[in-house]
Amino acid sequence: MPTPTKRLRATGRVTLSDVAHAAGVSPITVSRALRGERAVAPELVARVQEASTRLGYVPDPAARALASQRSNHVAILIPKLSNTLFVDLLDAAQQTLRAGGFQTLIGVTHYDEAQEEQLLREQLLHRPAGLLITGWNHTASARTLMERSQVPCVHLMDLPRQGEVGPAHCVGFSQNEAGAALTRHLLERGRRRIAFAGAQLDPRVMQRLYGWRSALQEAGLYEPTLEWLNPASSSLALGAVMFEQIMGQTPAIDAIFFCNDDLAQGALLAALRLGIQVPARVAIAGFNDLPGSDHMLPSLTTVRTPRAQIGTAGAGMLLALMRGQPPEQSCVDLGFEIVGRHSS
Amino acid sequence: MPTPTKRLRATGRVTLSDVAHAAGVSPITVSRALRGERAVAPELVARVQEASTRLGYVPDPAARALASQRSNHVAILIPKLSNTLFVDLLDAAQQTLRAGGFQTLIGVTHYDEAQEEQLLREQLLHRPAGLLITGWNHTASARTLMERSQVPCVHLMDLPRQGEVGPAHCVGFSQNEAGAALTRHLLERGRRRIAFAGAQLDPRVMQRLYGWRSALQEAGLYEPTLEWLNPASSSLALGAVMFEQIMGQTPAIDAIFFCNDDLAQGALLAALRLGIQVPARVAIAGFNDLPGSDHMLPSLTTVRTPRAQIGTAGAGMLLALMRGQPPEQSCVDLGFEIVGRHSS
DNA sequence: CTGAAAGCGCTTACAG
DNA sequence: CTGAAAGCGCTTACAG
Repeated sequence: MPTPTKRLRATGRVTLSDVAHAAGVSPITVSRALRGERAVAPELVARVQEASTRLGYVPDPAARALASQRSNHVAILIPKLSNTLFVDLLDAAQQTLRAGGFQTLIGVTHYDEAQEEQLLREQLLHRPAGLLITGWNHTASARTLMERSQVPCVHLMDLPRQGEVGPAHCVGFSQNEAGAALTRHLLERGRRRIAFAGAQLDPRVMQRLYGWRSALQEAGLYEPTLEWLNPASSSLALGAVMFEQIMGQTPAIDAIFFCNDDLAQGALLAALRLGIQVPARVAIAGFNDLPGSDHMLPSLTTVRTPRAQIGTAGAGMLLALMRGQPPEQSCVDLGFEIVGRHSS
Repeated sequence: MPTPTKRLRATGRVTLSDVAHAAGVSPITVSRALRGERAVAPELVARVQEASTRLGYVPDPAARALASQRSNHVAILIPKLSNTLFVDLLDAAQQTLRAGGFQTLIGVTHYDEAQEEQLLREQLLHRPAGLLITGWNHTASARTLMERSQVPCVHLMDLPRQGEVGPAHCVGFSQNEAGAALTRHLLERGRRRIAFAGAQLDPRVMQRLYGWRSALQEAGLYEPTLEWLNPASSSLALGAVMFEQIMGQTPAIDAIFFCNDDLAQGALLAALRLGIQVPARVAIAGFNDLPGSDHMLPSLTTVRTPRAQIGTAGAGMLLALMRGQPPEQSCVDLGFEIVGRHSS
């Protein structure tokens, strides 16, 4: 009577050589057949696959990483999880990568370049197969780390400005143009004294600021006193505070462009509380079209940003790079959309 | 003249034996000294450490995982990233784990037990050192997988009810009691016809529902028609829709307990739009105290839930379990707080 | 197209 | 307290 096959392994794990035995081939052939490397006879591939599924074989990621010097991890560095924007980006990227057989390792930089560098250092130890990173303002050491590691990398969310030298691979939209476009939208609706209220002041917010500035300068309406910058984190609460400040100190203002929707939502609620008419007295606009903006009273004019698409396309580009296929375009512009609602 | 030491490794990586050479000991001694395993002479430890930092040695996680059958990854499974609640939980847990030297691998289940099982299967292949998981409603196979893997595991967010057999290790608060407590708060403020509006209908929402039910039953005010359950995802938009529905169909209602703050915020904005007075005509309460709830008009009465503390304490408990130290308490109750504001 | 050998960089028993 | 040997489970060249 045949007894069930004895496992000699201490770990009890089904290994490559177990499959090789069962299929009557060498381990290396199993390895090749399973990875879909060409140069294996179709008949053998079939036998290997049958044995593999029959035994319930699953490759060991650690062994694979050690032997190949490459893991199936992709590291993704984002500034903050509390901004819905990055959650959407992450969710989309993760889904695409997972479908491609990769695990995602998330690092949260808290908008701090030093922390980003530290995280990068840690992540790189795991020999990630690829890297997704927000923006391209990194410390010099971080840049060196990335280059030396040779790990394929895609930068997300912003694009190099005209003539600027950007990273090799990126997916995003022009934060600068989006800032300018929203400002022009307000100008077209007859606004003349348009303030810019920025928080966090990360590189992308600064690009929006520059866009706003150039649009106002073109119209001959720029004034430094229209700039309200606060390095604190963007939040509903801060938006309310900034709104009161701006309205209190510069009553002549007829529109405010908040660099993120949470600020604008806070401003809208503050206006409601203070009885300041929006848009009659002052127009309010935000950025990103976050959840809730369409339900505000009045509904918020904003810029819809394609963060989910950026996540998907960025991950897709990285997948190609990891396979050694250079993508068709090295930088992809996914654009943006002005969403005119009742607050302007 | 001494030439710089030649690296024989193809990979160019500084390895354990490089350090061993430099320190004049065997590789295994380096391994032991660096991991702080006792039974190494202090003098050797010092020499090893000096050589290690001088050469810039960093252990290879893949090799370590392969040899020890244990990685330095901790898997964390949460239902959804788009609910701020879980982002707070994750952020806190991640921070604690990182300080303990562990990388976090995130799995998003989308409130789907089958997806959870699939993720668990994938994660377990990486031999995580530990597991953090939301709730304890899992498929039978998922439970088996967890048990057989022997991976230390802490369940987050809910506690077993009185007399119920829960998981071995958990950190959370009683969703049931929180639901009952908020309902009693509304009763104390004189409300008699208190509806429950639930979305998503995950296990924790159901516990809140049961808590609401028992509080109303105690007061002799329970009626099945007060229950409004919708399996769709919780959102501001859904809250607005449910509010209109409830007010349209059951005008006698004088309070609504929404199972999550985003629903309640949507309801508040809908009330503003429709000109329905809150709390004069109807009181509104939410759950979780999410960002923005304190800025609503009127500000939202809700339950503040200690998700960040749950993340920290859960990760701390897991850290202890991974070190082989059984935690003092197997289940930790972190409580909750009723936040009475102007909407009730 | 297939395989035997060597190696990835560490740790786990097993000796002493 | 220290070390030589073996092994974790795969893949990378190198042959044929």
